[in-house]
Amino acid sequence: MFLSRSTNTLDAKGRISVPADFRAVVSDDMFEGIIVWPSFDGPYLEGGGISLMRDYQGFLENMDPYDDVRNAFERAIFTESKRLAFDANGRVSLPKALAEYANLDGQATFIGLGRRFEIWNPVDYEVQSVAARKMARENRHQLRLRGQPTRPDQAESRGG
Amino acid sequence: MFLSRSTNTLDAKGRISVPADFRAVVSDDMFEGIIVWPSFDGPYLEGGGISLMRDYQGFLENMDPYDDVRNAFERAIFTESKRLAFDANGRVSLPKALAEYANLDGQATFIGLGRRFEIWNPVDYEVQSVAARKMARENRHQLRLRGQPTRPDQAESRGG
DNA sequence: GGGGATAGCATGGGGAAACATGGGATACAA
DNA sequence: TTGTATCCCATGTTTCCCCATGCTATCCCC
Repeated sequence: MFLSRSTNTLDAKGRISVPADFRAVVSDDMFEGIIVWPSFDGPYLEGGGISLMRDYQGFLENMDPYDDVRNAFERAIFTESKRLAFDANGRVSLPKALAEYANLDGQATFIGLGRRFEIWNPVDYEVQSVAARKMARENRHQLRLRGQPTRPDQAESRGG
Repeated sequence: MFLSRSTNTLDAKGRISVPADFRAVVSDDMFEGIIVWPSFDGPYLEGGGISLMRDYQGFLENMDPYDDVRNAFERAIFTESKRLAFDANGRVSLPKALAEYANLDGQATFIGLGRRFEIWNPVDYEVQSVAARKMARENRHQLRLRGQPTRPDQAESRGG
């Protein structure tokens, strides 16, 4: 699961180190690398492992094959996605078009969002981050986990 | 389940022992360590095992994927979380940014809260603690357990 | 019940591996 | 040939892995 945030350097050759945490997340996938596409919700990139693509594929295949929305999703996600393989040091080469789409220049911020991640211009993201924390705080009462409060057959009963 | 309170040393390298009780709680998780993030409700840290994150993930995935509140929670929790693995002695390295956020210096107090825990500056927590006990006392009549009275054949007898 | 042995816990420090990054060499395409 | 993409190597920094130590709670034997 993708967690945490970190800002890395996008060098003159268009290379950027994928945070080690993120590499660990996709290390079980067949493909040693990440999939990245321009978000259709703003000037940033979205990404994940190849298994995320399979999840999207599974979801879309349950829709009507000629449904316009399905078509739109397929074009917006699959068609625009790039498969970026890690080099020996855990970097990827980010195509210019993607870097330009997200206004990346010199630095880029990877943010973990569980199943996927996003890549932002660090300054742009800082604005998002502040707004998000404010909104999260204002709506914190909605954040209620349900289900079994405790599962007595699990860890907590272990003597230690 | 995370219970009790204990204060441990945050050493010069940024390491701190996670209380043994807490380690036992997460010992059934795949990931041998804890997840910690800055609370969006005050200058302290929140944490739990990887399974807590999965619970949050399950909760959030039931919301509209591009809902602003969902987005805010994802950014406030997942993005700000760090995955801290235990070393051989049960310690974690607490990133500087997190320690600074919670005003931690030399000592930190872990407080168990059932499914989650918090990490506080010991002095700050003392203030909270007094206020919390007062409020608990004033509202003690609301503390009503429902359901089965007691099941002596379960967790509490499994000590070991 | 007392006293010693033992295992787990919290903490300190040194060294090795991993990480992020830069630069050069090589291969391929325009 | 020039531009571009990929691979390989070098390097400073950070992290984390391993060892050592004192303390405490527990157990066991007497």
